[in-house]
Amino acid sequence: MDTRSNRRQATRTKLYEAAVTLIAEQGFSATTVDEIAERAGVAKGTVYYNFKSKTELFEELLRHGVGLLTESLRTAADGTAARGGTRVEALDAMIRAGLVFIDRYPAFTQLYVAELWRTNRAWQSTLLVVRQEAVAVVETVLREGVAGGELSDEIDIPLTAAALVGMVLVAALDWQAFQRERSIDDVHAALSRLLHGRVSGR
Amino acid sequence: MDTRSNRRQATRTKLYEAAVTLIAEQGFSATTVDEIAERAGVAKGTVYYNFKSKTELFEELLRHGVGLLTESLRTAADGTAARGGTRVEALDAMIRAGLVFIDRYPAFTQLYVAELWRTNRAWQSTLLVVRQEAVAVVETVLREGVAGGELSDEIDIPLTAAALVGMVLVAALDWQAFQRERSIDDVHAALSRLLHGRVSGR
DNA sequence: TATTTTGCACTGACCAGTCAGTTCAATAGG
DNA sequence: CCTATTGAACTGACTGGTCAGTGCAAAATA
Repeated sequence: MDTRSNRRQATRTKLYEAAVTLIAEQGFSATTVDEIAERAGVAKGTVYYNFKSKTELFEELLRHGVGLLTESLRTAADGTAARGGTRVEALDAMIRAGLVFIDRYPAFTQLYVAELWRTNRAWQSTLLVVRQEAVAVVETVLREGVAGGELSDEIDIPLTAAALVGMVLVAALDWQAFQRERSIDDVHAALSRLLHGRVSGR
Repeated sequence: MDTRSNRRQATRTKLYEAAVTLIAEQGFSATTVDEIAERAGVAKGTVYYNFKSKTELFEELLRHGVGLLTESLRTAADGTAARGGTRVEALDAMIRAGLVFIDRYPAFTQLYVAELWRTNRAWQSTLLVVRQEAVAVVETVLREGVAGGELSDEIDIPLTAAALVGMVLVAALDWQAFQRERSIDDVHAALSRLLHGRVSGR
């Protein structure tokens, strides 16, 4: 059967799950391969049977995680478009999707933010690619909104996209770390209000 | 006389500067005390003469850096108030001050963001205190704006403050890391536009 | 003189990566 | 069916190297 490859895949997944939590908590260098193996319930040798090195395990983990995020953002945007929604509604849906993602994978988000702006690290190029994928989804929606006259043509698309992503990322991490009692709807409402410019004025 | 403590202070500052760059690039655990000493142009023994441990050096560095940031935000807010400006103008001035700070101390910002949401680390409690100081400055201005009727009383102050800080932080880091060619005015304009709700509509 | 810095050797803990050996599901042969 | 064989998957003790922190005598600085 393909019980073989199923088994391998299961082992890899266990390793991802163990690594993401530990690295989010402690950072890459402070996390030992022994710890990862132990938490995954696997021998150290198995880590090296499945991955070339500690760094490679981490890079694959990054690719895997950002893949999930990008997919979920895109689904949100496409879904809105299919229902004939506006571009602003699409942005709102993407904020929601981002929050849901972070709620489900808080450790991954933490780790991603912690590593994203570091320079001179082995996985720098991987991160660059992977970041661009995610930001591009937002940029596309902004561009469509400007083209359709729904958004001001004076906005700076790359900078605005980065700011929006940052707003969601940081607000969500803060929510997870310091304001756990809030519901996802509270957070969504606060961010949505900023997006719609309903902060100043009453 | 006073030259004594000046000399010590100068050594400490050299160590802060060396450590902040290295730790921002590589992370805390991947940075060795030997490297820090070498980059500061100081003997390893001097590090331990001035700081109890590597961790203590790092914690003092955090306190020092966030102190500078908080002070600069507060100055911006107070300056606006003194000139009789509105609260929205104060927020705008704080965005500017944040950008100037990050432009001057990019390494510190990077390191702060990388560590802020980690749990289970030695300096977690230091960070919590230090974060609250910075966010509190923003919250105060928001609260005053709501009280004066200038901002909607429906905004969620803690969440909005976190989102604003995040927006600035991430946009600025992205600017430094991926969009270096942009001027500080470009970045400020993009963020200001979001704050004023001048994104949707034309 | 008192404080601060230097230079350097040393220790003990820790850790990434290796490798010889074990387990076991799948398959082939009788 | 049942047993033997194969090789992918996994194991964990071991190695070579790294690094935080120490100790201390000598030198520089004020």
